[in-house]
Formats: sequence, C-alpha cells, structure tokens
Amino acid sequence: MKSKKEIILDTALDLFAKKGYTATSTAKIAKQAGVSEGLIFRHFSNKDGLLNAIMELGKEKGQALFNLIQEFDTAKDQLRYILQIPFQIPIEEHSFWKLLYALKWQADSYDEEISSQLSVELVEIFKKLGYENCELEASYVMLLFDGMATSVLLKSHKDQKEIQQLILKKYNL
Amino acid sequence: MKSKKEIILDTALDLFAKKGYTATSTAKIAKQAGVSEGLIFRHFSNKDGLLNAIMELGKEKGQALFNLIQEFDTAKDQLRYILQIPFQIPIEEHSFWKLLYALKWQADSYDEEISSQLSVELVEIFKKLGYENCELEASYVMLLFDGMATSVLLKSHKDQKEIQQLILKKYNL
Amino acid sequence: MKSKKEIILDTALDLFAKKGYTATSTAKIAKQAGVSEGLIFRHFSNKDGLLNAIMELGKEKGQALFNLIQEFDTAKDQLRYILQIPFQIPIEEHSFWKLLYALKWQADSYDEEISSQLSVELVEIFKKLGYENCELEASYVMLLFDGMATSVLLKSHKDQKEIQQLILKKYNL
Amino acid sequence: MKSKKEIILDTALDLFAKKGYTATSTAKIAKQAGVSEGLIFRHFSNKDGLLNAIMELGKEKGQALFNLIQEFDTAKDQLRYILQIPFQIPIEEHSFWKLLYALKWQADSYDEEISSQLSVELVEIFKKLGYENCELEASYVMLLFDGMATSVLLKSHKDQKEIQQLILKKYNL
DNA sequence: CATGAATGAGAATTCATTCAT
DNA sequence: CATGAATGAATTCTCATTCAT
Repeated sequence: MKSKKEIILDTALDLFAKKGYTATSTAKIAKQAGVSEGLIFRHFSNKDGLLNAIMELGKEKGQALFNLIQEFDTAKDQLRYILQIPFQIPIEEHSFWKLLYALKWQADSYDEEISSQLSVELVEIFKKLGYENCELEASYVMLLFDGMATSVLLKSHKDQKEIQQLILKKYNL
Repeated sequence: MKSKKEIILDTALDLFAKKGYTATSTAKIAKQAGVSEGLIFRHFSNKDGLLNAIMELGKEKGQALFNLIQEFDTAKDQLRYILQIPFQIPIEEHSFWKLLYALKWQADSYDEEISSQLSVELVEIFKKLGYENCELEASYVMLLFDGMATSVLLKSHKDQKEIQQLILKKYNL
Repeated sequence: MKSKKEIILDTALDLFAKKGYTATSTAKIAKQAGVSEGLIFRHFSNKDGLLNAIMELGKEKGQALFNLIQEFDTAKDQLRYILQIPFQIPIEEHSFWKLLYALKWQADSYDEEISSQLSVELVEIFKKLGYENCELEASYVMLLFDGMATSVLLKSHKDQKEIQQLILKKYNL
Repeated sequence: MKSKKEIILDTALDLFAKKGYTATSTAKIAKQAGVSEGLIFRHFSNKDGLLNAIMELGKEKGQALFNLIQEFDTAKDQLRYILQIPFQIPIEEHSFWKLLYALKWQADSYDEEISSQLSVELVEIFKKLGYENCELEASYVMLLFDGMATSVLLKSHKDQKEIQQLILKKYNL
C-alpha cells in the first residue's frame, strides 16, 4: 500500500502535469489526494519542495533511461537506442515529461546535470564509430534530442514513425 | 513618443520574459511602467489580453522572419537562411523568444499556425533540391529547428558557431 | 429629438430597473446610451445625481397619478380610483416602479412626502363617506396600497383582476 | 461560546441589514467580526454564500412563525395569530426582516416557497370559517400581509396598535 | 458641449503556510 | 503522524470620478 507521502507526490505530479505548477493549489492537491492540507507541508515543507521531489523523480527516470545505454554492446546499438528514446516514451508519461520540459523553460537556469552525462556518452560513442569531430557531433545529437522531445510531446505528428526511421538512416542505423 | 499602451506592453513583455507570466503581477507591471494598474485593464481588458498581445507580437516577428525566405533566389540560399534563423536571433530578443517558447509548453494547445507555413515552404525547397521524401525531410528540419531554438535560448553559447556550421554542412550548404 | 441628457437618464433608468443601482456601472450606462462616460458627470455630477433625477421622476409620476384624484367628483369615485392605481400601472412601467420600491427598502429613511399627501386626501374622502375613524381607515388603505403594489410588482398573480374586484367590494364600490 | 463561523454570520447579518448587501464589503465584515477576511470564504465560499446562509435563516424563522399556526385550535384563533404576525416582530429583528424584504425587491425572482405555504393554510382557514371564495380571500390576506410588513418595517410606528385592531375587527376577531 | 484616457481606491477571491489539537 | 481552522498578504479586476483636449 502506498504511503500518504507517495500519494501526495503522485497527485501533485498528476495535477502539475495537467494544469501546470502555479495553476495547481496545494488545496487542490490535498483534496484530490484525500489528505489534509497540512500534511503536504509536513512531508515536503514547501510547495517548492513538492516540485523538487518531482524534478528528482525526473532525474531518476532520466538516469534510468541513460543507464540502459550500457546494456547495449556496440556503439551502433547504443546510438540507435539513444536516438529512439524520445519516441519510446509511453503516452501515459507524456504529461510528466511535458511538465519537466515546461519547467526547463521557466526556470532561471537550465539544469544540465543529467544531459551532460548523456553528452559524454555520445562523445564516446562517436569516437568508437570513428567520427572526426566527436564533441560537435555529440552536441548535434543533443540538439536533435531536444527537437525530438519537442516534436513528440507537443505536436501531433502522425508520421513520427517515419521521422524516427529517417533519423536512424541519417546515422546509417 | 510612445503611448502608455505601448509602454505597458513593453513593460509586460520585459517582466513576463524575465520572471514568467504567472509570477508577474499586474501591480508590478503598472509600477514599472509608471501607470495606474487600472489602465492595463482599460487597454487590454485582461491579464490574458496582455499576453495575447505579446503572442501576437511573436507571430508578427516570426512572420517577418519567414517572409524573408522569399528574398533569396535559390532553394539552397533559402534553406541556408532558414537553418540559420535560430542562431541569428539578437541576444536582446532572447528573453522574448524564451517567453514564447515557454508559453508553448504551458499552453494546452501548440499554435502551429505560423510554423505550418514554414513547413510548407520547406517542402517546396526540398522538391527543388531533388530530395526523395520532401515532406519527411521538411518535418525533420522543423524538428531540428525546435532543437536549435532550445539550444540557442536555453543552453550555454559555447560552440554554437560550430554547430551551425555542422548543420549547414549536413545539407551541403 | 431627445437631448443627450435625456438619453442618459432613460438609459440609466432602464439599466437600474433591470439590474439594480449598484450593479449598473456608469461605464455601461455610457456605452448603452452611446455617449462618453464623462458626459454623465457633466450632466448629473454624481452617479447618485442620476439616481436622484430618477427618483424625482418617480415623484412626478406619482404626483401626476394623485392629481387625477381631483378629477373625480364624488368621494366614492375618488376612492375607487385610488384603490385601482396599483393595478393600472402599465406593464412597461413595472420595472420602473419596482426600482423605486426597491430603493425605498434600501434607503435609510422612507420618503413619506408624496404618500402623506395621499393620506391626507384619503382622510377627506372617508370623512365624506361618513366613516367613523377616518385617519385610521386612511392608514389602512395606505397599508393596503403597499400590499397591492407588492402584489402587482413582485408576484405573478393571474387572479389580480379578481383581487381588485374584491378590494372594491370591501368598500362597497 | 460561538464559533467563528457563527460570529461571521451574525456580523454579516448586522452589516447587511444596516448598510445593505452591496454596500457591505467582506473586508468590513472580517474586521468587525475580528477574523481574517480569508476565513469568510473558507466557511461560505462566496459573498453570495454568506447571503444565502442569511436567507436560509430567514426561511427558518419564517417557517417557525408559520408552524405556530397549528398550535391554535380554532380557525378564528389561527387567523388572528396570522394577522398579528407582522406586528409582533421584536424591534431587534426589524433590520433583519428589512434586509430580507429588500432582497425580495432586488432579486430577480421572488421566492414564494414559504409564503405559498401560508397561502395554503389561509385557504383552509377561510373554508372552515365558511367564506365563499376562499382562495381569493387568502390572496387578499397575503397582500395585506405584505402591506403590514411594509408598514411595520418601513414606516413610523405611531398608530400601529390601532391599525392592528382595525384589521382584526374587519375579520370579526 | 463632449470626449475618452487616466486614475486610485477598493472590491472579491485565492493561496501558501502555520499551529493548536 | 495527521488534521483542518485560521491567517494575511497578494492578486486580478471594477468603478466612480477627473481632466486635458
């Protein structure tokens, strides 16, 4: 059984994702979660604390996705996996990631912590694949990654499968 | 001399861009603009009206950028121009476009009006350039475009010149 | 052709009657009257001034109704006329009188000026009709008068014609 | 000891009665009640909610008065009681009932719920008393009732005792 | 006489947060 | 751990009124 703390976090995530952070009051969270408003502050001290917990969740989920890179043996497979990540996000997680991306744009400073890790791995991959300017190529893929995420999360493309294929083809995958 | 209406709009734009829409109160706008708070509502009827006026401004600026495409004679030049747009945004306009992108992620529906126009033009360009699947290639560039915007507006501006070169090179430009 | 002052007064009357005094803003009056907001204050100095003008109108209309009493020769005819006044108000004037009655209930002090005049006349009438306690009977009719007004203006009686008959019958009219 | 909710309601009643609904701000209520303004909305959600609560109170008080009718054994006693109700209202409740009557005139729809019940009982009474047209006579008393209320609540209290006697006498009571 | 931009004081309402129980 | 009454500052918005033109 889920703890009340977990229920609060899940509910906040749900509402933040659906309505946005500022548009979601702690009162609504408490009501939908079926707990008292005070309990939110006991567990997360702040409304900001709630948001941080969610962003932490985002980091973990991101981390988990990136950790899978190592499961693939060849650089080719790794690159193929990476380029497919945005398209593989299950629909039920879309609003979650949309929330995190929206926060990126609102926040004063972009948190590059996780993404820089991905960047490092991409450099390695391109080295193995014999690319000339590996850092630059990695930067390009990072940029492409944001483009893919934007496309997947914000637009209603029917031809996403084909775009995905095109991207892979551009890297001979 | 600027009308008070214009001053309000400029101030709102400035504050929305710096602090975000919800975090900016009409009181702050009025104070910084040096007008009474009531005047904001007389001219824009809503806080939302203020935002809409700004988004209209974004459409116009976007439109202006896209209209320049026709100034170039060859498809090659046109594509080169398009691929450089995000990198050419003057720094003083960064916060403006950052605001508009942030709104995209917050709003319930992504306004594809202008961007779809760009999409159409890209299809034309790729036809002229003899690409096989022109629609798909156009979609890819659109995706790339969002990636470039994200990179330019959110990330550190280190190797952007080089990325720009790389992108052009990938299209033999 | 009506002067702008008259148009303003008519419009104010219409809106006050329909929506109530406080719920009607001078902006709405100006808009519906097709004049500038400033003009209202030039002509009536206050929003209260507008209301006073309307109440003055009410006094005049009331006065006019009461003046007709003298047109009847016999006390009987006069009483019959008085008892029928509330029922004779044309429907298009209902909202006007409803407004005036509503104001009576809101105002701090009931303005008895006109009604006291009616009271005096009633006493005369009852004297002529040979009633014992004429003052008291007049007071009773005054009370009845308010009851009739309330009935006519607030309730949707289908049997108003019959009530009217009953009242007349009670005074052998 | 009274709950803060009750204190708020009492204060609102007091101020609404004295100054009117629209002229009384929630800030004033909060101040006089010695509570925070927010608490008003937590308990009554709306300023309207506050008013509804008061009108509910009016219904209950009215109901209580009408319920007493059954306590009298004969139709005569019942009618006498009814005809005296408006005159029996204690002075300290005058502003309360004045408020409710004022609302009747302002509201878009006259709430006939309770009064229709009284109407039904009057018909019964007149049947027992052997009146010919009982419905009509009941309607007349209802009208008289409003007249009495207007007289008691709005006008000077000079000869009210005598008017009361006169009314009773007209029904041989 | 007439306009309408501009004001500034309040209005109702929301909301994150605290605290006694 | 958990509640929910209570707070008070902030927020959007309205409105009567003024005044330069």
